Amino acid sequence: MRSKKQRQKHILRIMEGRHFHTQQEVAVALHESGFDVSQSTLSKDFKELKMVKTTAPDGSFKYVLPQFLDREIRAGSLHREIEDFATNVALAGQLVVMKTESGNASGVCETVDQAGWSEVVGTIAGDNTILLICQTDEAARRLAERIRGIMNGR
Amino acid sequence: MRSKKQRQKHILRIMEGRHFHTQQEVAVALHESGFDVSQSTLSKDFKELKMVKTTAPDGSFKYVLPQFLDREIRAGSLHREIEDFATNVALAGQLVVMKTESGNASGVCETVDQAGWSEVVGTIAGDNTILLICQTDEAARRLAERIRGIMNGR
DNA sequence: GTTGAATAAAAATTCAAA
DNA sequence: TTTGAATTTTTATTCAAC
Repeated sequence: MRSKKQRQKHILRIMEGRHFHTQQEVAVALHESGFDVSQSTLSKDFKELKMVKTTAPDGSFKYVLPQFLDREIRAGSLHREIEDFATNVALAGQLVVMKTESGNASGVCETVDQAGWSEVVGTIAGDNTILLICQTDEAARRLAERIRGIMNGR
Repeated sequence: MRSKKQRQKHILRIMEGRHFHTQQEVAVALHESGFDVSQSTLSKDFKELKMVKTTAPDGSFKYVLPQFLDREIRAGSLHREIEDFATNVALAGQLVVMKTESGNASGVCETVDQAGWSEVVGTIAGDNTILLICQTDEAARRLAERIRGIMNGR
């Protein structure tokens, strides 16, 4: 049975264990497993599988499934956003007040939301101010410290 | 000041608000903001920013920052892995025992690890069996139910 | 609906210049 | 180190066949 379904399953299998830089590389590996497939079809498979091309730490490209987009890469990207746009962090009880460059609060706020930090129970963004609401004063302190760490490049 | 740093900040800014399908599209938008930049340079910028090309729900491609790779897409991809390879789930006190197609336990296990489910405190994978260790029997029950839901396509 | 050959389109790299 | 023109490489689409 060499259905599309089977082939795509096999793509998932081989791409767990190995890194591939191009679709052509994958085509070759599939060929070795008895799946003859053109780059054209592979491009369609990758689209259906929502495969993502990402930059490895060494600067090369590799394809991964979205759930394997490294935490590190996500974190690094998040850090850069905060480094670039956050200008100040202040504590006010259970609230953390972030200042950003004018017009960038909502962008930074979205990023903070995506981060999924456990201290944060809610956020509001204005033009250059973000309010991060925490459960407790202690949580707010931890959060503020975390953000300061990022702003100071770690 | 039109340094690379400035340009990359501006890329982050405009890409928060809008979806771009190609680097060329971004180049045009940048041009309108007074940043003249070639596709060549943009390709290098995207690499440094670790920008990722992803498939939108409507089937088109768009570039996003890694932290914005939709939860939905990550979840969908994770679901497919489990649908494709998991064959059975059983409860044993605080343990959940997953069976997979032969040879695929470690792949599925990695995916489960990436999912970051709060019930799971530890995992071990053999060849076709995964042990998911939970804090309590109750947590294990919830987890098993969750996995069964995914296996049944929902 | 699925496929691949041919093609178009897009992206990555090279390299020379600044 | 940064840049872009030219080029190569890779990827997406088209289209005809199945």
